Amino acid sequence: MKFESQPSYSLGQRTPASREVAAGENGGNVTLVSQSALGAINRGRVLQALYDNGPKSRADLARLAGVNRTTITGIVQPMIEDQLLVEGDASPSDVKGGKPARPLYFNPDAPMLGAVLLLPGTIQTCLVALTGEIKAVAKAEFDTHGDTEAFIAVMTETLTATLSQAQQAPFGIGVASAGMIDSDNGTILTVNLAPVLTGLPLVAILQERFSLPVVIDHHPRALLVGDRWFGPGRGQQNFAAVYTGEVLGGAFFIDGKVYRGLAGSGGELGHSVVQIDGALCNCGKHGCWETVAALPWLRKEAARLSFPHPKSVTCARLVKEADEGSKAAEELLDRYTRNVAFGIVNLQQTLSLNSYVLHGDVAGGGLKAAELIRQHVEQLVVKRPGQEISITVNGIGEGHTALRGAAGLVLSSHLKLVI
Amino acid sequence: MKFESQPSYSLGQRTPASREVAAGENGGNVTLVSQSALGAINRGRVLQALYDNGPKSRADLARLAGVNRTTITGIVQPMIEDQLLVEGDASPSDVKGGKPARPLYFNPDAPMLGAVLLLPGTIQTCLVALTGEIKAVAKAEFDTHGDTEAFIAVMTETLTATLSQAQQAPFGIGVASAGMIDSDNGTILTVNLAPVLTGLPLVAILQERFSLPVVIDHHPRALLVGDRWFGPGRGQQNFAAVYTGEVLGGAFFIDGKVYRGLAGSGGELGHSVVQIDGALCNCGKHGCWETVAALPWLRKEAARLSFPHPKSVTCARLVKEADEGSKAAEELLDRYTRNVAFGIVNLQQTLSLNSYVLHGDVAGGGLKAAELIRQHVEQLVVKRPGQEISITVNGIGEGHTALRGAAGLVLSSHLKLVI
DNA sequence: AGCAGTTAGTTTGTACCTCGCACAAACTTA
DNA sequence: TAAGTTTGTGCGAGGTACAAACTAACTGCT
Repeated sequence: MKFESQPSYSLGQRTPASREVAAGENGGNVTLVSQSALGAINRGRVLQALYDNGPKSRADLARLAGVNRTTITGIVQPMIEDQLLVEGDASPSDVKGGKPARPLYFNPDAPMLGAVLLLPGTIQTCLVALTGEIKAVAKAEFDTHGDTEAFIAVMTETLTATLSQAQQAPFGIGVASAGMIDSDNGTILTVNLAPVLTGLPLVAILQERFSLPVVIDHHPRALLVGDRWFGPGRGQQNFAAVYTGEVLGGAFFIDGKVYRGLAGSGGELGHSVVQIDGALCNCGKHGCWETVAALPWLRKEAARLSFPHPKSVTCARLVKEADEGSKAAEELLDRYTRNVAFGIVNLQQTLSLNSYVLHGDVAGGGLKAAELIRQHVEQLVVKRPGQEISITVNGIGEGHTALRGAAGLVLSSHLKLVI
Repeated sequence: MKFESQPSYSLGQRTPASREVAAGENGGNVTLVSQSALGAINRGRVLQALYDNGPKSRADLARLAGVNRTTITGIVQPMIEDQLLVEGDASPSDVKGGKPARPLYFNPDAPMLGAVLLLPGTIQTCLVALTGEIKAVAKAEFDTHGDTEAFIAVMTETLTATLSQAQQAPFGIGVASAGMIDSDNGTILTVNLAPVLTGLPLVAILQERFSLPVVIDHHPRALLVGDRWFGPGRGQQNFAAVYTGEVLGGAFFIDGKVYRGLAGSGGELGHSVVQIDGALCNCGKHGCWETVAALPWLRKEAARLSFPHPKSVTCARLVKEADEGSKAAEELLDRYTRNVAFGIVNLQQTLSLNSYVLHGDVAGGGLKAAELIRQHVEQLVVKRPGQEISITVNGIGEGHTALRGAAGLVLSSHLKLVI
């Protein structure tokens, strides 16, 4: 039998994506799953189940994952011997009768994770235990327009101060950075407010200095991971993290995986258009979401409406003043949250993740801001029957979530939940 | 007695609800990969590689997937014995020397796939061979405001006429439908222009009448699958299909998987907001993308600009008139494509898929429309270094892509590329 | 106290999958 | 005709998950 040659459909120029190359050293786009990979995958999933559900016995895990108890034993036994997991005291089972279960959880004395939060002008570093506790926090400032070598020196010094407090070598270092990040190649592409960082191959630098695995990703994605591992996103399979403040950004957790576009792109929500030919944005375009839902807009409106101290207006302040009876604050808060809602609406129409965790300025507005945004979203979205949209704010301090997220990045890459 | 005679890679004889069952069997959110699942996954990936790359020898497939040749032999041998695949004539290898390779491909005489395209007022059915050929097309009309029983009768009759022409029972039936679809439960939620379909559990109905696996999804997602299996999306890992016409819609192929939100939601791009407090939309909200980039807008603008026969204006007509020298057509075409571009820009800012396949009205505008849209998108998007955005139109007739996509839905759901 | 019943965790054997090695088959080149 | 090369196929090794059977530990009933 002869086969006719397949029609080639390469109409558009198919740019060879670095990611496809990474997916296989082979030219093709298929990758079969090998036997050993399967083991790694399942080990990772068991660990993730432990994270998501807290201490659990082998039998519980087996039920949770729908697998045989012996499988779980086989997976966790080496980890216990490796002192990554520890067996807790036998807790009386809630059902009557039977041998009491021995809950398993992460060893508090297991190696920790190094975490770095890099924002324009400041470096924060810490150690994060596998249980989520934050230790050995250090902080430093750097000249945003200064010398690269000087920055690297400050970074190294701060990180060393933190890492030296660990009793054992950490599993790795996770970096969360503002700006545009190429997470595939581990470089900072641009940070608007800190030109010194432009083009910096930070992963390579840190890897060399500390001889540890290093992972970098942009700030919203670290928030997402922080939410997923230790925050409101724990155990969820689909949700988005949305950051509002001087700029707007987002990141998505889709079908149990962190979404990363090519070279770690995606989630640049601030420059999606919500007002064709609207106000001029920093980016040079018009009508970006950022022109109506970020802090600069809020300050401008506050000034226009003759608020006192318009430069220092925040969502938290508006909520407070509204609660104290200020009609003007109430109205501005309503408009602000409505504008924020539009970005979430567009996300909802696109991906239907149904669950959104807010960070940054609007998170400062607490439950009230979240509820206002939820109401606006509900009004503005085309709802499907039975669909419920949840908007939450992450109550923990901003830096903490980002740092934990940075640590979580290492964890994720270490656990190889790629598949 | 055991019923294990079915080969485990079988395309047929699997309930389309397997996804629900798999997800709902255990209360938890973790699922480990079992040994047999691994086999199924790899079998599916080999088949997908065959689809993506055309006839290939075992050795080629092994290289493509980066696995051992023996692994491929083990996978394809049962399929050849089952007459799903056939071995082609030994083709002289392009390299010099060596035993000539025997290319493998889908057996043209293997069971086919039933496909249904359901648009307001019309039913199209056909058989699709595994090689993509369309056969036994049938068409019928139905009363959009009529009786449910009458619709089911027409549907059954049309589908029977098509399916009866198959020599063997097809692997299953794929349905692509306009409107809002719950693909998990196999029901049509609403179709604005065909109230008779509201709430119809079509999958259950067809499953009962034809005793075959049935899958349903909404129209844009079928276009996406059609693009992926047989069109410009072939072999790609990330792209979006965008439909424009009376309404707007989209669907996404992300990391080698069709994106489906809960209950098959997602991709309702038409009602994302591009103009806060803009024109009133059919959905009751304001400033939806649909109010500026769908055909009703184009007709209204044509009328406002005193075009002749404004009711019949389309992208294809604008391109033709612009090519003939009409400045007015050129200008309107430019504004139309710019408005279409905004939706793609927002998608790009959100997911960075970098590749977009256009369908529907703008696809009628051919390469010129695609190029105009690409230029607008390039201007309106915040580009990352090295990022290239590709916009293509699917040149094949609209119905054909949707029908092939509907068939591809069956294929996808039974190849279990879930992981 | 003693026994049945229940649940947790382990031991043992089995089935399945991929891989590396060796080998036959088939073709090209010198 | 011999050497070299590539394809495709047995066969055993190594790794993984599963099922059955077993021990351990606890509850409840007699």
